[in-house]
Formats: sequence, structure tokens, C-alpha cells
Amino acid sequence: MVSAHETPAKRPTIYDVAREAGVSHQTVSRLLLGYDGIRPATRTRVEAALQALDYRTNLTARNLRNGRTGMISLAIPSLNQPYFAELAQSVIRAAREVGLRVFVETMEGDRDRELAVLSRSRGNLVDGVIFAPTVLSAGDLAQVTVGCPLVLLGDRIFDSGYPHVAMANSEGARVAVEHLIALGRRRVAVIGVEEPGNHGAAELRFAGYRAALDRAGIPFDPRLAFDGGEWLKAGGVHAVDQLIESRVPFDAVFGFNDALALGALRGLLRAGFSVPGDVAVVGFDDTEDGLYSTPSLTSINPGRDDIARTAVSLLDRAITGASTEGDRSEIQANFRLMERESTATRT
Amino acid sequence: MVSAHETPAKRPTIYDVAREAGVSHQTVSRLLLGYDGIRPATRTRVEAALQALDYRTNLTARNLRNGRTGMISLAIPSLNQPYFAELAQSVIRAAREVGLRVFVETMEGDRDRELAVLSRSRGNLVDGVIFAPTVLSAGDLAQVTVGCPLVLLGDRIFDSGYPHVAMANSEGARVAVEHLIALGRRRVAVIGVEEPGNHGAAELRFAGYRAALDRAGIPFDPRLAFDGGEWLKAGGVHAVDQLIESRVPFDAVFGFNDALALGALRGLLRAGFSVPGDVAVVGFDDTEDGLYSTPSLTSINPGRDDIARTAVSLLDRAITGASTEGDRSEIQANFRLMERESTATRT
DNA sequence: CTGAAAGCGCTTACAG
DNA sequence: CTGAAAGCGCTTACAG
Repeated sequence: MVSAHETPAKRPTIYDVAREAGVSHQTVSRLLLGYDGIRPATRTRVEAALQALDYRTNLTARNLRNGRTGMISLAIPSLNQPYFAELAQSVIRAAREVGLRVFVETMEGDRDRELAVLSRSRGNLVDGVIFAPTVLSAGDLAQVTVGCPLVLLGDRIFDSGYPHVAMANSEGARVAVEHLIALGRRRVAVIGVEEPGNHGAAELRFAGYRAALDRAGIPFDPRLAFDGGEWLKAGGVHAVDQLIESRVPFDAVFGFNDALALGALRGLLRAGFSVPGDVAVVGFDDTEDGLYSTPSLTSINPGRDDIARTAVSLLDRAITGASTEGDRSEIQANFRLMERESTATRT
Repeated sequence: MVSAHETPAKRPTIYDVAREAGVSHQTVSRLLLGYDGIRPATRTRVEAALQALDYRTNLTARNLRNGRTGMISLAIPSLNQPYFAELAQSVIRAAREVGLRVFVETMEGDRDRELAVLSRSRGNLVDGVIFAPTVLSAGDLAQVTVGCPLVLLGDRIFDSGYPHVAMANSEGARVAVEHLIALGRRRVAVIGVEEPGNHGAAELRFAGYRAALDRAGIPFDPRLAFDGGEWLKAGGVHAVDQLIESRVPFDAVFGFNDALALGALRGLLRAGFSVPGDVAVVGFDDTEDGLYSTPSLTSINPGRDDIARTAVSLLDRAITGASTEGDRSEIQANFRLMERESTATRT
């Protein structure tokens, strides 16, 4: 039965508290806001009234008055992608520390929903938005009026004028592939490649892959490059299945994210390959699931916590109107290669 | 440079729009709310003004007036746990469909933060809360005044009077273990066991485990029961390491969630066991990562989408004051055994 | 140290 | 079909 917990007919206001305590409502407000200069006797009376009525501030009213809400939006593709789930957790934590609460908006790769987040933002109760687009371009962004401070995440939009926290995509990818090459691998398949011109992480990571090959004097073999679909595990499995079927020789796989790499790992093991014996595998993102696969997955740690903290801090400064003069608006987090079993020299 | 995107000094209000259009602000409000009975000529003028000023409704003001915000809280342990990340995604999606936006509050197993979610809820801008406690008990819940509709998730608190969506923990666990027994396994280790008296999923799943053994006439061997820490993958690895070291014979492992089971899988493979050849492994939750492990993980699908949808719908009904008469307040989602390679008869 | 007044931007009866 | 008024619950100068 729900009846035991009916919502009370009416919540007490500061006027109710004031009446109960025999003071004016401003006095109640001042006490609530922690102003000092309230006579002890008055304070006691008000506090008793607060207690008696079980008063809670109506934050909507406070927000209307203050013109701020203490809420921000985090707009990401989906919490079903481990990287974004972990990123969201980091953002929520960082936001907490500066007194902000986080709406999670999942746009699921839908163009209209990405646009909606931005265009609704002004009225939509939030003081700011952290936005990780997957389909919108710099041009799209220039079209809409964003009604509040915005911080961009990810690798689709650079130099938009908005603060932007990016990963070291290209360098990270290069280091990942150089690591494979240092192991003696020269036939490195790559999964997650997208059509050129489709800007974003795919392009940058591919550039890093190419750079590593070039430096080692290894020619690029397009038969080793695969589409990754939506960069989910299923895409990794699919790519590796194709690769195996093609009979093109290969001795390593670089997945553009951990999901692709773990999918690839899955496909390879199922097909009877040994990893890293026959094929070494590297991912990108350093999500938790790569730690516990067998073999565990070598990956590029893109500095997720750093990214979250930086994004929140940039947004917070923009919201509070702190001088953003000294802030660079294009920031790149530090990355690290995490060596694990999938590229171990001996199994 | 951020300067290109300064926040405009002042947002236009309906008064500004009204002045621009030469009507009263109520007319603007009515048009915005889609009321009909506005003369076409007037409508045109107002719409032009709306456009010209790039007006967006101030939702804080609307909410103050309406006494509702269209926002709910989803209070869960952490998005770093795949089960909760996927659940959050499902809740966000279900909420979207009924026009609600979701705050994700992560309590990270902290008692004070669990309490805070409830006690702040009244003032805290949300119309309702979906709450998945990990430490609060029914007694704690009875202590606090929850200021808004509440729906409980999970398996710590039953019969509190609040609507509650639970899993078929005990039955699901029983079916999982019966599945192992049907494979001929009789030495089923179990990971995630907690002290008796600590109510919740652990207790219920353990009961299911015991029931399966009992029905098969297999005596319970306490040397096969392991603590699971926080039910993360690391806990599964740790438990299996202990198990192996103990030299107690076993031929199957039941992890109380997929993270534990995947950790166990990892530990077993690393130690040279074959799965399912030497040891069959079953989990609970059916998260995405179990689909792509090698071997893929047999698990209990607890009906996550169902749970999310039901919880949102119960909350929405409570918020809108729809008759909750016919609603049962204790609901149990349907589960399904998902058979995969980790319990396949032949590898 | 405390009270009277105004206003944040909206919506909703109430007139006309 | 449209306008004048009141009020949602706060906070902040301004008096006293």
C-alpha cells in the first residue's frame, strides 16, 4: 500500500516558519543562508520552528531568484558504452566537488537529439553543458545559439571557440602501434576506420596508426583496415571474422577502442588463434573490462579522470564568470600506454 | 578564445516578446502553451517576435509556478558497475518516453549519501526518486521523511510501503545452479556470499543456491562459499585464487553477479583451468561484457529493461497522482537463463 | 539586529 | 479573443 506515504498536501514555506517562530520571513531566510548577525534567542526560536515543520528549502524558488540552478548537463552517446559510463561517473564525481549536480542526457548517436541538447539548453534549467557529440560538426555548432556555457569533449569539433578537452588520439594511437611494432609485428590490422572526411577520433587514431607504420617503414595495406560500426564489441568480432576469412596474413590487431579490441579478442580466440602468441591485440580507452579479459588487454589510457575534472572545472569557471582569460580553450589530456597480457612478449 | 560566445547579458522574457509584438504577456504565454483561440494575425506577430528575440522559456519560473519540475533522481551505487550503467541507460530511456529527465546520483556505497538523497529529495528539484540502496535498511527508510514519490529498486528493502521493483533473485539463482547441476557438476563454488543478516541480493541468491543443492541432494560445503567484496571483477579473481590455493575440489563457479563471475573466469583461465571443461561458470545480471568474454558467460537475465520501465511507470503514476489503487507495490521482474559457452556441454 | 517592499519569469483564473 | 491582477517561494537591497 502506498497510502502510508502520501505526499503531504502542502510543503511549509519560510512564511510558515516565520509565523511559527514569530519573526519575519526574511529572518528565516537569513538564517537559512547562514548569515550571521541573528540574535541567539531569535535563532533558537527559528531553528525550533524549522525543525517542527520539517522545512526544506524550495530550490526552484531559490533558483528563480538567483538565476542559477547548480545543475549541468552531461550529453553523451550512451551509458551502455563502458567508456562513457566511466566518464560519466568521473564527471559526476568532479561536479559534486564543486557543488554541481549532473543530468545525464544520452543522445544515442541521433542528430536531432544532439541538436536538441544544445538548443534547449538555454531554457533547460542547467547552468552549463558538457557535450560529447558523435554526429554534429563544427558547422552545425556554429548554427545554433547555445544559451549557456558549453564545454566540448571528444574529437569531432576543434577550434570552435568553445573550451574543448580532447584526448591525445593521434599520439596515443601511434604509441599503441609502435608498441606492436616493437614486439616484431609488422602486419597490424586496424579496426574502427571510418570514411575520410568524417572527422573525429577515428580519423585521428588512424593518422596515428599510419604514422607508426611510416616511421617503421612498413607499407600500409588497406586489406588490414576495417570499419568498426558503432565501436561496440560486436563490431570487433565482425571485423576479425572478415579478416580471418580474407586469409590476408596478420599478426596484430589495433582496435580504435577497447570494445572493438575486446570484440576482436573474442573473435580471435573463438577462431583458435592464440593471443598474443599468434596475434597481439591493443585497444584504446583503458576501460575496466580490458583489465579482466583473458588475456588482459593492452590499451591506451586517455586520462579519463583528468578529462572529466578539467571539463567540469572549465565549465564551472565559465558559469561563475571567473576570468577565463588565462584558460586555454583547447586542452589535450595526457595519455599512457598500459601494457598487459594481450601484447606480452611471452604468454 | 571564449569571447565569441559570451553568455548574453540578459535573456528575453515573455514581457520582452509581448512588447515587441505589441500584445500582453499573457497572450505570449498562451501561445507558448499551445492554447488555441488566438487570432491568426496576433499569432503571426507573436511568433515573429519570439523568433526575433530567440526566446526560450525559463523553465525554472515555469516550474515554480507549476509546482513540478519534470525531473527525477536515479540514485544508484556507481556507473562504474556495468549493471548499474546499463540500468541507468534503460531508466533514462524509459523516462524520456514519459517526458521526464534524469539526475544520476551515485552514492558509492556511502551511508550518508544514501540518506542525503532521500532527505534532500523534498527540496531538491525533483518530482520523484528511483532509489537503489546498498546500505540503507528498511528501518533507516522509516526514519526519514521522503518529500516526494519514491520507488525502490533492488533487494535490500521489502514491504516498506513504497512501490518496489525487485528481481527474482532466489529463483534466478536456483535456476542458475540447477543448470550447473544438470551438467553433472556437484562441487559448485559460490562467490559473493555475505554475512547472514545483511539483507539483500546476496542473501536471496545464496538461498537460491542452497535450494538447488538441496533439491539435488548435494550437501553444502562451506569451503566453497566466498565473500565477494564489492561485487567487482577484482573480487571474483581474488575468490578464485583463494579457492584454487585451498585445493578444495570444485567443478563449477556461481558468481552472484557477472562481474564476480567474469573475475572468476579470469582467475581460472590464468591459473590454467579450462572453462567449461574443468570448471563451468555462471553469473547473474546478463551485462554486455559477459557476451564477449571467452568463453562467453552463461548468466541470469534479470529483466533489466522491464525493471527500468516498471520503475519509471510506477513513479510517474505516483507523481501525476494517477490512481495507484490497482498498482501492486511489490513487483518482481521475470528472469531468464542465458546459456552461453561457459557452461556448454562441449567446448 | 529585524521588518516592509520589490522582483526573479512564469501561469491561471477573472473580467471584458 | 485579449488584458489587468495575483501569486508560486525565495533573496536582496533598503530602512529603521
